[in-house]
Amino acid sequence: MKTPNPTRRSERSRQAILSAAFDLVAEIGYAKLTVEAIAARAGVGKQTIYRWWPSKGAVFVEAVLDLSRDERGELALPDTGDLRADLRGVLRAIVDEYNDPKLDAMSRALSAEALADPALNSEITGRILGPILEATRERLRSARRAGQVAADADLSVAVELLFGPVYHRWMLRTNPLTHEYADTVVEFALRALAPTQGESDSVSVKG
Amino acid sequence: MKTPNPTRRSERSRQAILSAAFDLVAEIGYAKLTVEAIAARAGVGKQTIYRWWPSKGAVFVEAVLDLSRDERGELALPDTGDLRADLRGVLRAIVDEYNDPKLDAMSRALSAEALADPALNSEITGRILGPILEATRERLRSARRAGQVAADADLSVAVELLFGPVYHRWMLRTNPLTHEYADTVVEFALRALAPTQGESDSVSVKG
Amino acid sequence: MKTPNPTRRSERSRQAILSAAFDLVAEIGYAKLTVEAIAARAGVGKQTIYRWWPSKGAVFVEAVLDLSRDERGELALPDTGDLRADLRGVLRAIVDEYNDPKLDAMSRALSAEALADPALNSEITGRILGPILEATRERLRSARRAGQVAADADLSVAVELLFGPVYHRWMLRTNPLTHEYADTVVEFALRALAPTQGESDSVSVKG
Amino acid sequence: MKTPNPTRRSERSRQAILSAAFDLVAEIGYAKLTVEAIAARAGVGKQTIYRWWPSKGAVFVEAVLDLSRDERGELALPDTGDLRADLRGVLRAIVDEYNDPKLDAMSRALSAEALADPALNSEITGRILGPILEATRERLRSARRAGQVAADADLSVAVELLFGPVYHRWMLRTNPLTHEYADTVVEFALRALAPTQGESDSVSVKG
DNA sequence: CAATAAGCGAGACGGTACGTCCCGTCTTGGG
DNA sequence: CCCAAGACGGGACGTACCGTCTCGCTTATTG
Repeated sequence: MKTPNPTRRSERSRQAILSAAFDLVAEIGYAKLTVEAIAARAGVGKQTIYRWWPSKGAVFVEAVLDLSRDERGELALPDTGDLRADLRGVLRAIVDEYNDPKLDAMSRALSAEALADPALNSEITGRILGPILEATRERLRSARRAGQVAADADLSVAVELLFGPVYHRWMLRTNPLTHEYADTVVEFALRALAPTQGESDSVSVKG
Repeated sequence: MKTPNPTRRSERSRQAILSAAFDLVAEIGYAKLTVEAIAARAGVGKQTIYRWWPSKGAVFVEAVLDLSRDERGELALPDTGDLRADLRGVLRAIVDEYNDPKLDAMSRALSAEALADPALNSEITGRILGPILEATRERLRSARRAGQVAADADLSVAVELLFGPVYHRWMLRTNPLTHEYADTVVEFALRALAPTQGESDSVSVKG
Repeated sequence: MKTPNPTRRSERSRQAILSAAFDLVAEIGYAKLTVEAIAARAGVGKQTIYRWWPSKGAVFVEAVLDLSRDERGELALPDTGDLRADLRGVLRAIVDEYNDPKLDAMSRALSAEALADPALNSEITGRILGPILEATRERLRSARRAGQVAADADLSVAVELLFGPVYHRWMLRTNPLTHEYADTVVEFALRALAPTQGESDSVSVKG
Repeated sequence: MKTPNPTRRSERSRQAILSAAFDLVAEIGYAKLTVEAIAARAGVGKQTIYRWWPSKGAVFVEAVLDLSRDERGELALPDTGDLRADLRGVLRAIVDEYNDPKLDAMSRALSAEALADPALNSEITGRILGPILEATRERLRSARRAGQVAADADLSVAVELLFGPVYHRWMLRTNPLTHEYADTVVEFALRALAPTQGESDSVSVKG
């Protein structure tokens, strides 16, 4: 196992490889993506790919991460004080992403890759999903401080209560993903997370 | 494209292929499964596989469906009258399945296949997941009649409120799947689905 | 080994198979001829072919024989008394056949088949070439009686002296096959076969 | 159609492929030779064969050519002055080769290949047969200068007069190929080629 | 400031599996 | 019992990619 020296690495090649991979997935789909095609498209030797990435999946994940780096930077949910509205905003945004054919296809490709390769899975969930989940958790924490959420609520589960249903419906295509659906999920979640009677009778959810 | 005549089909070969595929996935994993290996193991020509299935994924899905045909027959959740207990039973059972390495691997393989091929997806969800979801929906319907669930609750969403979080956590490996977790999800769901104050004051959830 | 009963044989199928084979060779060439294609073209089950012929080569040979049956019937060289003219006639006719692209291709196919399969070889040489060689030998025998050919000449070799050069040139494509060439070969052969001085001084070849 | 770069070609693989092909033909016969078997025997990927040769026939022909490269180098018939003896030597040698089962099989394989593929045909005749024919023609030219052969004899035809009959008999297996037969053919040829009466009365064929 | 060592493009290599074609056998149903 | 139809186990085809391995060719320190 030789560990190449990263200081010598060609940034030009790295960029060419990542965008070649990204474009090819858009054109032919992730399933038909090959390392040889990436190399050819990028004008790069295959060895240069194998030197820096362990698999085509890793290249693709990095491509996605790289191209969405800026957006996700310091992701934070807006905190308008209106928890219901803020959560609706997140879920509706996610529903919108899943309804974009390009993003849908890419997300499914990433998910399939994550299913097969645990290492890629943690990469993906850690760097793409992670920040969103964390930001939502943070928003719920703030709401809990404001007494809008039960004091003993497990926020990790709370987050899954919001994203789980949407993810489930998207993955299994059981029913259409609409804004109305997103709102319904938020409504259920708010009820589930609401402080118990008497815990805080002076503060309403809408507060 | 010539469509072969199914009346002449060899049932013996079909069975051999399906169980070869199933066994091979158990032994070497879905990712390393090949059509050639299935054919060799089944003592069958490759053409016989390609004649009846479009891909190795389709073979595997049919293998799973075929071998689980009897079990899922007329699936119905127990209805003890105790909704909390009944739902805990379902979610804990699912958590147990996902914690079995064999079943876990197989489920991930099926999910990956479903992601890549919408046709297989509906086959899978329709014949494996569908019955479970429907049975749970039926149990909730019964609970709604008993006044334990809000009269206006959308049961399709309710089901996703239960399964979504578990599925999310399993797929993304964000946290361990435990019975305790299952119970927490049930608790949240029951609160979310609970009849609104005054809707029915003579009936408690615990019934 | 089952020996089918020839009395039950379908003459209609036999004819269909032979002409399908013949036509297919004309269309796609002998090398690409397949039993399945013959069966499909003839509207016949593959088994019907395998029941009556041992190989596709055998079918083709029989096809050629069958379609040229009449011509070769009781083949005999003309005996005008002019040996030179008669032999030129045969060789020129052969040269003409080899110069016909259709017949050329077919002859090469037959030769290739004969090279690979001794059984077909004797079939071919016995039933196609044989009669021609025998007729020529007969003509030479007549000439020998007339004193135009040396009394001790081995006529089997004599025949090869005539056909060998033409065959050699055709097979190896070393030089073009022309009537002039045929005549030259005849000339050489006549000299080679001429009676030795004094053996018969009153009879000339041209006689 | 990408044409590979010959400078990067592996000579080791080339040699392994050629001798594997040669050995396999000797062991199982040309008809049963497969590209896969050659690759396996040579310890080579199939693609390496397809990269450099268009067909198994081409591999075999090159194998034969390569292994007989040295022998045929500057082929020249012995010129003892005794034309009859020299020609008998050539034809007897050829008869011997055809009577060696190994060489017989190989020659038939080459002939079949040459029949099906004109490109290979010229390769074969040009590099294997060509030199022999040319050497014989040269010997006859020398004999013509010595007055043992008619001045106006077409030596290309003369050569075919010698080899044609032998080739004919070998290809068609009409009669056994013996030294006696070779001698007979030489005898006929010498008579055919002999100078006409009076053309040169001071020189006999026997020299 | 040469020497030298790394990354690089290119692409040949040994391999594995693909999906197709055809082989020769076997089975079914019809005449 | 022959026939048409065609499914079957099997073997080879020629192709696509895999991941590894040289090749020369830049390029960027470093003795």
